[in-house]
Amino acid sequence: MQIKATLNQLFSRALEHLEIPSASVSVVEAGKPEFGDYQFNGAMALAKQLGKAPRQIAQEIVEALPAHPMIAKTEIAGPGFVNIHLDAGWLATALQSAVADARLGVGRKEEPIRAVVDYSSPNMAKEMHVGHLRSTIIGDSLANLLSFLGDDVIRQNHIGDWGTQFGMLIAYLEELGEGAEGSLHDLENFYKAAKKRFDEDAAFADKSREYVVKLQGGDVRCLELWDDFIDKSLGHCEEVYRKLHVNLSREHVRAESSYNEELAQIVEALKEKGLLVESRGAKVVFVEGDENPLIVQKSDGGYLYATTDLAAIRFRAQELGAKRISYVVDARQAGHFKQVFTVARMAGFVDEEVRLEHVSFGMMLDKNGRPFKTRDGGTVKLIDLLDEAVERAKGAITQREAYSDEELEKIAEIVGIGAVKYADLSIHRESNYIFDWDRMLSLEGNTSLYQQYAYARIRSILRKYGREPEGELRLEDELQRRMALKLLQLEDVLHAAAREAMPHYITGYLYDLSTLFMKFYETHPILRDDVSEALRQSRLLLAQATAKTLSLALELLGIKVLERL
RNA sequence: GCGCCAGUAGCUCAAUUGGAUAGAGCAUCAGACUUCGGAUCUGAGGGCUAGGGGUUCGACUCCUCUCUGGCGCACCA
Repeated sequence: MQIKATLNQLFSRALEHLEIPSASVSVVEAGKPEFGDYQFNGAMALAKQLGKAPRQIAQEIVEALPAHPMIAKTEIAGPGFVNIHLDAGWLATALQSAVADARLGVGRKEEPIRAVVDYSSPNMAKEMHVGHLRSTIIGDSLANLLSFLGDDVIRQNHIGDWGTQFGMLIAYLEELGEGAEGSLHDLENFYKAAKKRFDEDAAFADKSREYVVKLQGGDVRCLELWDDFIDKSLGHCEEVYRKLHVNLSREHVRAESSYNEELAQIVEALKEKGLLVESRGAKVVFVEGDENPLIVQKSDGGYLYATTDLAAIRFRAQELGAKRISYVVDARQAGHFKQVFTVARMAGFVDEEVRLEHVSFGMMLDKNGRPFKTRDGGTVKLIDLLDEAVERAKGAITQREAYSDEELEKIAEIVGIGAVKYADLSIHRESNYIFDWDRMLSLEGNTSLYQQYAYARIRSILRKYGREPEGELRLEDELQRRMALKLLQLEDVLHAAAREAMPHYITGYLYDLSTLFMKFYETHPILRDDVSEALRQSRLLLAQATAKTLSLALELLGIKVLERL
């Protein structure tokens, strides 16, 4: 149910009827309950243009507003606000049909587009570390969301599998000979060991450089070793994705190296467009307003990640036919993407109508506001962080004695991983965020555990009742009216979150919803004997709608729910 | 030096993109249990939205300057 869009349409019609050019019709949720459910604030802005008093304009708009069962009444308040009160009967009916629907009444986009979401993008030379966490979590939820709303989503894991350090790694792999695969188990140490050899042994360093050249020249033996290495490294990433409940697998991998063949063409295309300039021996493209150009080919003839990014962007726009390409990459890359996007458009790799966006996010900081590191200052391995989340979650489960070890493990995994993801998704992605175990595993406040607890409470009631609720949904009071409205706003919230790639809109919504439910739960008994059958059915339906909404929205965020905690 | 981003309650964060009296949680204080799961709920205090100036009916939001912090600035990705 798209409430806002419906209201906007009605107001547009009213403005058309009054022959007012409907410039910026925008109905927003009312700030306070006494102002109704929604408000239209356009009258004040139109006052000057029309030379009339804003309240007068508001009056005319209200009179021209087409009748709709959704609207109970409108009233003009203050300087010219139009307050809109939705009809309780309509809310009840609409919610009743939404609960019965598998998608909770959320439609699919009428004009779906193909959308590419580029996220995670780990470097194959090392193990995944906390620096990959936010991209992976935010990107996955964005992909889930767009897909649910009907877009044709292509996930792209642009893994870093090419570059000079691979010569070193392959040289080391060969040096260890057969049976070296075991040492790949700990990629981090493998990298360190190779680096040590590289720094300490000149002959090994030379051999490494030689291997880079051989690899890039297509030497079969080198490619075999490289393939093997990437395979192992990717296997490690898959383990992380599995633990993180992230929907990325090999089919989504589109590695940097896969664009190798096209890099020369990219430079050639830029040249043909007359964009290419030689500067200090390198081939570059200057972008207006930027002192430094985008370098696409080094003075030694080598290509850079800007070149690869251009090749990828062209592939996505032209081969995949994407109309929206989202890069979920940290904010430090803002300058880079701005240049790449501009050059891609100048070169005609992407049309005007294609939306290119850098879904940027801030850094992950520790409790003291410093970059997140281990005690000795090293990078934190992602796999260790996730394991710790699960361990800590066990401690947060108060009734852990009631479960077998196996059950506890399963619950702790869902709680722990959910906490890590929710903590990330619930803050404005552009800001840096403080990673704090105690807060994210708390049951109080805007946390995953609070939502999971609300869900488990409802499931407990429904389990006890044992049947499917049936009957009429009736909104008895203001609290239930607000719950119904909140539940029906799901689609509006999902659309806003998808449009702006802002998952925290969803978590904020869920928190509102579960706090409303908790209040309802405290004051409205459901299964108690003194509750009439009609009321019981109605309250069961409301609780069920809440549970389904929590479960659906959390699933889009990549977070699971539990029947019991 | 140039550029980008941020600064909101003691702390951690919101504020539907210019709307009415800036909202939550933690912490503090005060309440509610013969519990449909109290791991909850109710209430109170706490703000010159870093600071100045401007734009307009109306500014946390837009423009401008200052201060503070973070990050990026040619051949790494």
